[in-house]
Order: sequence, then C-alpha cells, then structure tokens
Amino acid sequence: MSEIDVRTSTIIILSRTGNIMITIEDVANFAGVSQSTVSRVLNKKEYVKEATREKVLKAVEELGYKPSRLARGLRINSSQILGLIISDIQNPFFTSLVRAVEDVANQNGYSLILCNTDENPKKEELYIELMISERVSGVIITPTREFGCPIQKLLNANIATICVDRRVLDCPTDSVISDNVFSSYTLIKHLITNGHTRIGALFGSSEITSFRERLEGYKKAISEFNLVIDSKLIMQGDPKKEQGILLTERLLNLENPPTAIVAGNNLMALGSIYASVKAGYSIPEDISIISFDNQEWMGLINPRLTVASQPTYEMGKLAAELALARIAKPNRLVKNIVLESEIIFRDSVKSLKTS
Amino acid sequence: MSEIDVRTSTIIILSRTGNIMITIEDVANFAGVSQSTVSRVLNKKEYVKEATREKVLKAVEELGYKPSRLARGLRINSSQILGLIISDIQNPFFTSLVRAVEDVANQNGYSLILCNTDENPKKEELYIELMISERVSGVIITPTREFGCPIQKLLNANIATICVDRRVLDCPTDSVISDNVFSSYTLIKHLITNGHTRIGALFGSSEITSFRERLEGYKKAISEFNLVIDSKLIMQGDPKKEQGILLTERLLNLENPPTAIVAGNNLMALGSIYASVKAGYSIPEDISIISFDNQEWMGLINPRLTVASQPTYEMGKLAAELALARIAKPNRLVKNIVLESEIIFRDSVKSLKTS
DNA sequence: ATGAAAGCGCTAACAG
DNA sequence: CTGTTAGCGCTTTCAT
Repeated sequence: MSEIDVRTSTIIILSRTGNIMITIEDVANFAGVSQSTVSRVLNKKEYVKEATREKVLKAVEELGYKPSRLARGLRINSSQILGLIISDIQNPFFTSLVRAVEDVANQNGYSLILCNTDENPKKEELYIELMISERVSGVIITPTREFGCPIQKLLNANIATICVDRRVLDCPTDSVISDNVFSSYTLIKHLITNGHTRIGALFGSSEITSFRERLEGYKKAISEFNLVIDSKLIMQGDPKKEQGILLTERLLNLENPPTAIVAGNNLMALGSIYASVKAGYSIPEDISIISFDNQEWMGLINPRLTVASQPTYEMGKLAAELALARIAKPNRLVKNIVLESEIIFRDSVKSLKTS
Repeated sequence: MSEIDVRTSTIIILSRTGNIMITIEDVANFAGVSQSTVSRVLNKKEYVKEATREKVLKAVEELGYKPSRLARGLRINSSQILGLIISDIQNPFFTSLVRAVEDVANQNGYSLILCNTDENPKKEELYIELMISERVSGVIITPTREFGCPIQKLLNANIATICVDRRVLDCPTDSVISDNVFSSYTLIKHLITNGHTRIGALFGSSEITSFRERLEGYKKAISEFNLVIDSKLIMQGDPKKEQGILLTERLLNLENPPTAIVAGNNLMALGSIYASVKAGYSIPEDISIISFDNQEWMGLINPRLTVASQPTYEMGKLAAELALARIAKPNRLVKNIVLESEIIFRDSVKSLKTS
C-alpha cells in the first residue's frame, strides 16, 4: 500500500470557505419575513401570498439553505428515518432487499440507516436501542430468533416495526416472508421423484423462521413419500460458507451418505459445492445439489443450480411499504404477508430412476 | 401472493402501552437530580459523586431511557451520522465496502445512512443535499464523475468528505482508490505474453476514475509491446451486465474479432461470459476473458476467471477511518491513498504461443 | 396572510 | 460536585 499526498494544505484552506451553516433565520432576514413564513412556504401547508412565497424561495436559493432535519425531527418528534437491521449485507440475498427498502424510503422522503447484526443477539439489541435513540420512524428487521427478540422495545417506543424474511412469534408485528415450507417441500419432492431417498440437509438454526420452515417442508416431503427421516442427514449450523463446507464434508463421510443435498441458503450452497468438488465428487453425477436464494452465478456455473428463488426485491419493497403504512396508521390491523417463491429447475439434480 | 392476518387487533392495542418517550427530564426527576447531572454521568465528561452517578444510572435503567440523538445532534451541532453514497448496493463490488464502512462507523458510535445514485448525477446531487440536511458528520462517496460533482457543497457545509474507489479532480478531498492503471496493465501484459495481440476492452465511462485509469493501463501495455491500439476494440458503456452482453456481441461480430476480452468490472464480466457462451464460444478455447473485481463465483465457474482483485473491505475501512480522522481534524492534510490489487491467475486465459 | 413566542430534548457555560 | 440558564433550528399555536 502506498500513500501519496498530491495536494497541498494551502488549497485546502482556500477551499474551506462558506463554513457557516445557514439557518431558517438567515433566510427570513434575507427575505424580510418571519421564520414562520419561511417554514410555511417550505412545508407548503398553509397559504402564503404568491409574492412573499417567491421572495422566500429566492432567498432559499440565493443562500443555498438546507433545512436541518435534526431540528425539524426534534420539533415534530419524528426523524423521517427508516432503520434497516439485517443479519449481513455481505450475504447477497439481502442485497436487493436493502436496495428495495432504500428505494421506497427515499421516494417517500425518508433516509435509511443500515445495521448488520451478524445473527448476534447482542448486536441486535444494541442496534434496536440505537434505533430508539435515533427516534427513527420505522424499523425493518430480520430478527435473529422467533422468540425473545427485544422487538417489544421498538413497539413500546412507538416505532413502526416490520419483520422481513423472518418473523417473531412473541409480539405482534407486521411481516413479509416467503413460502418457505412449500418451496422446501417442492424442492425435496423434486429430488424424491427423481429417485433420491437419502437427502442431506444443510440448514441454519431452527430459531430462525426461514430455516425452521424449510426444515419443516423437508420433513413433510420425506414423510409424505414414506421415506425415513434420518436425523444423521439433517445438519444445522451457522448459515455461512464455512459451515456449508464443514457440514457437507460430514454428510459425504457418513457411513451411508446421501445422494443429494439441499442447502438452506446461497452461502451454504457455495460451501457445499466447494466441499463436494474438493472431495472429488462431480455434480450432479456423484451428488445432486439444490438450494434456496437464487443468485446470478448459479445459472452460470456448471452444472447450473436448481433453486427456490425468492422475490427479495419485492419482499423489501413490501416491507418498506408496510412500514410507511403503519407510520401513517399506527393502529391498523397487523398484516403478515407471505410471498410465493419460484422454483427454477436446472441441471444440478441427477435422475436415479432406471428407465 | 397471499395475505394472512394471523393476529387480532385486540392484541395490538394491548401491546401498545409505554408509548411515551421518556426524556432526560424524567430521569432527572426520578433520580432527584438536575438534567445537567444526568447529562454529565451519561457523557462521563466531568466528575460526578459515585453515589449520584449510581442513582442516575439506576433511574436510566429503571425508566429505560434512551437519549434522543436528534436533540443531542441539534445541540452539539453534529449528528454522529456518516453518509455513504455509492452507485449501487446491488453491485456486489460495493457490498463489502458498505460492510466495512458500517463496521467502522458503528464501532465509533456513528450511524450509517445509505444512498444509491445509480450513476445518475441528478440523484447524486439530491443525496448530497440530503446529507447536508441530515447534518451528517461525514460523507463517503463514489462520485459519478471526476469533474463537476457537487461535492464542493459538502465541503462548504463543513462535512468531512472522502471519495472511495474513484476521485474527483476539481476539489480537494481525501480519497482511497486502488491501483487501477497498474493492475490493468498487468492483466493486459499477461494476455500479451500469452500471445494475444487483439484484445477487446469493455469499460465504463472515462469520466469515472477507475475506468479511465483501467483504460490507461490497457493502452500502456499495448503500446509497450508495440501493438496497435485499435479503437474498434475499445468499448465503453454503462458498466452493467446488459452492456457487457451487448458490447461483447459487437466485439465478437467484428470483421477481425479479438482473441481475448478484458471486462472493466464484475457485472460486465458476467455479461461478457453470457454473451460468449450464448454465441457458441467456449472459454478460454475460443475466447479468453479476464476481469476486475473478484467475486466468489468467479472461482467456481468453469473456467475459473483470471481477475484483478481489489481489497474492497480494506478500501471501505480506510475511507471510514479517513472520514473520522477528518472529522476530528478538519484542517489536516488531504490524503490520497492508493491500494494494491492482487492479480489472481486462473484458467480463463488460453496461451496462443506455439511451443 | 403573517409575526411573536414557546418549546421539542439535549449540552454547556456559569455560578455556587 | 451539582444546579440554573440559555440556546441549538425548527414548527406551531395564538394573535393580529
């Protein structure tokens, strides 16, 4: 790493001129009106004589006035900020969700504060408290667990709270999730109808809605086809690449290994593919792999991965809209939205059926 | 899509209890001290008698007091918020950069506001003005162009401003970028030493630092080896997948097509691979492809992609640290940091040399 | 249609 | 060591 200073401090000093933040008072003085008048034209609530309006607008323009959202927020007791608390922005699954929330937020005059919990309840609690301190108008959150989240604190602080991708079951919040049970069930059924009877599963903790429900879908399919649910085949751990690798290795080393593996999310899929290839298995010849969370690269690798694709942008969009709706009407009925996933059938499943 | 109401409005009403935001005054009254004392123990600036301190802390705990960052920010004239203005969070290149900024911000008691410009100067200006309105302490930005960005506005508003991944050349801001010229040069040299003489290039606009410099590195390598710079081989457009596809198709349809293509970023690489495969070319047999911005999937596809990998987390981390440093010392010398990229040689380049 | 004045919740002199 | 007081920049009655 190299560090280069390409400019001199002289230039800096020259550039640091208009340091004074200009306020509503400056605008009022400049326009020769009162602060209330300025406020009125800027918030266009009440009627102002056209001539004064123009005077004010000109002053605003001239002085480059930017109202302080801090002061405004303090006064009206609302920051016009939305908080987004997700587990990890580095997980591409959350990326378009974040984007959607940001889009909706900004279209409606809200700013977006972003936080990553890393599935860590301690961090989650800290961030929830931060949101209260920031007096955000709403929070969209992927809670770390279904019971015992400090989400009630947000509700008590009168902050519109929306769960996304996951739910909490011990307090009444709006939520938007995807149809995890059904999509998991469909995925597993696809495996079974292709002749697979021993299906390894890689999931995150069952304290998290999505993984609990996906496991449920898995079991439902297995039972429905009168196969045995072998607990040795069900692996649960940190839903990241590393655990994906580790748990796949365990699965592959089983006395009676699976012929197919379902990965609980894109990161575990990544790990599972790594581990399989590294162990000398070729996909889908030696092992079939399916996953949740479609990613662009999954259609690019060989073989192209069969996955359950969730409408992540849509989820984020709806969550943000629910937040705005609850801000507008705090006592509206709680709404729990479930979105359909799309199963994308590609080439990572081998048919074991002898035709 | 289905919508299910699983809870009744009764429960909601029951849960909406402690709606009143409790303030420093409440704490002071509860503890039987003045507001200043409460403020003092919470900001641990001055000394407070141990007994009073405990009284206050107990009151804070008891009442669940969370100081309003709005009020605090207004008073001390600093929001303790960092703004991050990037082109698009959906581009995975920015993902770990965002993560890094968020990590540093929160470790230092700052919140993070996120904005996407989509390379749109209008949106960029809007967001810059929003940052001023939010009275953020610092802004980290990937400017949409090297000249004419409204970044001076931030400087005038006395907001610490750091450019990341790109620079502006018409006002003095700190910056952290990667060594685009050199890494591009190295990548192209690798192609040339493998016998490639006609190298197609897919870059974004030269108004953007990274693309301008990568093009520069490209030309430098070509010239150095006494090859001709053929402008037909140099394509520039929106640095996204769609343009990656379109421009690759043009390249492939040239009368005298290239034997290798360099993609200016991960999205163009994605498009280029798509287009090549779709046109029936196999990589690297028929066409060699290299790219910038290493992504996990690039080591997973067949062939594994040769790329220049930038230390994105490190870039974000340094940018955030520069922001904090400038907030602490507004008149420090402007610092421009250049980080080394790592060239990862993999399998997407075919040797044209006959041995 | 506009101005005066109060106050949102907090910090920071300034006293004592 | 602690309390009193005066704002930070804005919105919002209440007058006029």
